[in-house]
Order: sequence, then structure tokens, then C-alpha cells
Amino acid sequence: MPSWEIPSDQLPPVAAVQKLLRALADPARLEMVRRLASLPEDKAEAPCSDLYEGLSKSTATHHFKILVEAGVLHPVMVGPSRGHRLRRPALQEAAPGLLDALMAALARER
Amino acid sequence: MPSWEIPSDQLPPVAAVQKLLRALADPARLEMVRRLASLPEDKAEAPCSDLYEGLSKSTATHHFKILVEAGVLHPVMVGPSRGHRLRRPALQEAAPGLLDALMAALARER
DNA sequence: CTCCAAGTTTGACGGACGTCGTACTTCTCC
DNA sequence: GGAGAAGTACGACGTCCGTCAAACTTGGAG
Repeated sequence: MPSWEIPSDQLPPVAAVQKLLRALADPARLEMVRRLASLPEDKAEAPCSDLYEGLSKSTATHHFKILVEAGVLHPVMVGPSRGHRLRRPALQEAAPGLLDALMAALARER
Repeated sequence: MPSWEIPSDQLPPVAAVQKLLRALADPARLEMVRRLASLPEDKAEAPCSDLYEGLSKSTATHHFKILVEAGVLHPVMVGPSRGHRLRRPALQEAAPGLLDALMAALARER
């Protein structure tokens, strides 16, 4: 485990609803979450660069930071690169059904 | 019915998820929705001034506009004043479970 | 008809936010 | 251990957004 990785039990708590919404209300960040959420169950993790397009790396890092601080993502090692995992259980506990409702609505509008 | 009131069947469609989130991601607007949502079933409507505190009237109007354009609120006459109704059915159709999940999470964090 | 209360419109302003380039760090692999 | 790929940190910049005051509109009460 690399020095920067945070154990699951020391992650920041999932933020309050209002902050959560703010974190998700950006197109780039919503897309990041959508991509993670659409991965096969439980191993919902991917290297950073798989989660965005059309952004500079620094901008992407900025968005990841906001999502991590809101308690949505967990930064982890994925193969040889850094990556992120969707904190499904924590989110489900903080706001039951929210993520599911969002993803379903997103899926519907295509 | 006052001249400015819009029939239910001509309201703007509920906005896409991303715009919806943006509309709800502001503290003042989230509180407006929360107050409407916590009213007795179905007649969830109230005069404008009951839905906010600590804001100037012009700011409140601004927020209402955003919520109406996102398809969340329906401006209606309430007694002698203008007011708003929460568009529960439309929201439920556009994003099933989302409003409920949000309100439940909000209720929990007090 | 006139007045008043309640909302809206408009314009201005300040701070927050998304974006990027550049320089820096940290892993991995040879 | 050096080289390079992958992210991060920092600073700058422009735009969007929330806020307000002031002037205007509108519906209702008397």
C-alpha cells in the first residue's frame, strides 16, 4: 500500500446533503461518478485517467479532490496507477437510495 | 386564475439530472424544497415568504426562478399571495426516488 | 379608484468555481 | 539508480453565481 493511501476506516465521513449535491452537480464530476457506478458490482474502481475526457490532468485532480472530500470517492491503487473507488456502502448509509436514484435517472436520459 | 399562472400541463419539463442537481445544490433552494416537501401530502404549496428566511425578496425571487426552470416548482396562487407547489409527480417520473432519498437524508442529519 | 402588501425586474458587485500551464512528486520498470 | 509515465500542487485568470438595493408591477382591500 503506497504511503498516500488511506485505510477505509479512516476516510472522511460522507458530507452533508448540501455538500454532496454540490459535489455531484458538476458535469465532469457527475460523469466520473457515473463511470465508476457503471462498473461491475463491488469492484467499482478505475485508474484516474479512465474517468474523464477532455480535461487537463490538473483539472481532473481538482475534481477528484472535491469528490474525495465529499466522501464520494476513495483514492486507491489500481494496478500500476492511482485510481478511485466509489464508496457505495458509506453513501448508502448516509443517503439511502440517493446514488441509485441518480444513476437510474442518468441511465434513463440517454 | 391570475394571468401569470401556468396550467399544469404546460409547465416546463423537469430538467436533466445535472441541472436538477445544480438547482438543488444551493442551501437556500434546498431549504425551500425541504419546507415544501414537509407539508401535508399533495397540497404541498405555500406562499413565497414562508419558504425562506434571511434573504432579500429579490434574492428569493431569483432562487424561485431557478427552481421553476429546473421543473421542481410550480408557481401558483396561494390565498391572497403568490406561492409555489412542489411538482412531486413530475419529479417522481423524471427521477424516481430522488426526492424521497434527498428528503430522508436531510431529515436524518438533524 | 387608490393604496398597500407582496413579488418581480434590473443593474451592480464580490466572491467562488472551473479551467489551464508549469513545475514538482512518486511510483514502476528496465 | 535513471528514465518516463501518471498524478499532484500551485498560481493565474475569466466566468458564473448568489447577493442586494432600488424602481417597478400586480392583485386585493377598502
